[in-house]
Amino acid sequence: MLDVTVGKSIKVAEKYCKENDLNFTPVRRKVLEILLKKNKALGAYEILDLLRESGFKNQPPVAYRALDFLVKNGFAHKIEQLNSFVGCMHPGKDHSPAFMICRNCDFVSEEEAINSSFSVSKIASKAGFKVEKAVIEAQGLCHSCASVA
Amino acid sequence: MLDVTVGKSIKVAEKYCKENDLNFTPVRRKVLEILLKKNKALGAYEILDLLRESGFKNQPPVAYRALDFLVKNGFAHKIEQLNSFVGCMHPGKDHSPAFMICRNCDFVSEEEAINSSFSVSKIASKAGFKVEKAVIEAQGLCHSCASVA
DNA sequence: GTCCTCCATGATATAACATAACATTTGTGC
DNA sequence: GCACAAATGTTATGTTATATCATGGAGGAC
Repeated sequence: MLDVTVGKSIKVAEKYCKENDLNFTPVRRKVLEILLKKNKALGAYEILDLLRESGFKNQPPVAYRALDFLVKNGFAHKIEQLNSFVGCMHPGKDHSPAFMICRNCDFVSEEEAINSSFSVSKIASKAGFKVEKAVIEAQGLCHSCASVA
Repeated sequence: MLDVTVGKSIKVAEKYCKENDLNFTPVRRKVLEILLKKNKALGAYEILDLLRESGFKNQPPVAYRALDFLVKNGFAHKIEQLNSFVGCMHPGKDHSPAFMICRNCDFVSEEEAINSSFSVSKIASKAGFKVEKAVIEAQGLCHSCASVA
């Protein structure tokens, strides 16, 4: 992601935290910055390595705690199929993300999936189920990998 | 799941394997039976324990291999959010499952989600993405847990 | 100001999930 | 019998995630 865009996203997070009485600490900021800059799905231990390079402590809980915070507050998402994390592309906005994971290049793109989510909720309510969170992840080929293949 | 139903599902799998030249070996059959009987999401190591109780070998690869086979051929599904597995409720049928995971009792119900899947594919193609597989998992409260709460 | 509480972080250890790699067995076609 | 493929046995290790308890630091009550 472009540095300007990263900076903007960080600012959005900062503002949101201020308004909601959340503590946007250095390690949390750094992890978000790492995720946004890399612009791809990163495992907790990869993040940990990058944290160490920036002078932070590098025991697993350091990364997991920061990631918990970011995910809980909507600044990052966990990609369940990869056991890894991405920075949120639409921070601050209430959204229903769906992720497109390229099995070839590992690129992950985040799309708005309000209709899919709605459809899931409908299915759920027919089954007597109350949805709190929906995970939608598609696996396949991104445009550039598909055209090469 | 009722024993009769389990038996029926096993028979469907057996038939499918015969027709498609797949080897429905004892350990594969046993794992499917375990998943169907328990009728809930089980981790690989839980399955492993149950295998041992039935006299099978119990190193991790034993469970993972059988699970790979079952998932690949549509007899079971992996629940990504739980790192665990469930028997398929609609074996043999081509389907687009969505899973409803109760965060209270861990019950997982499998629903047909053809509309949601379609919607995901539409989003994907707008993003230039070719979907090969869609994971749809909702987290929330099942009917009975919701009514107790 | 000091004490208390809350939240975040530091640190150690271990739990839980998953696979690599190679040996052995078993069934099938020739 | 022998070659081959598929499945299983076996050992070891890699990867992901959390429990637990100690320490530190900011802000409020008194």
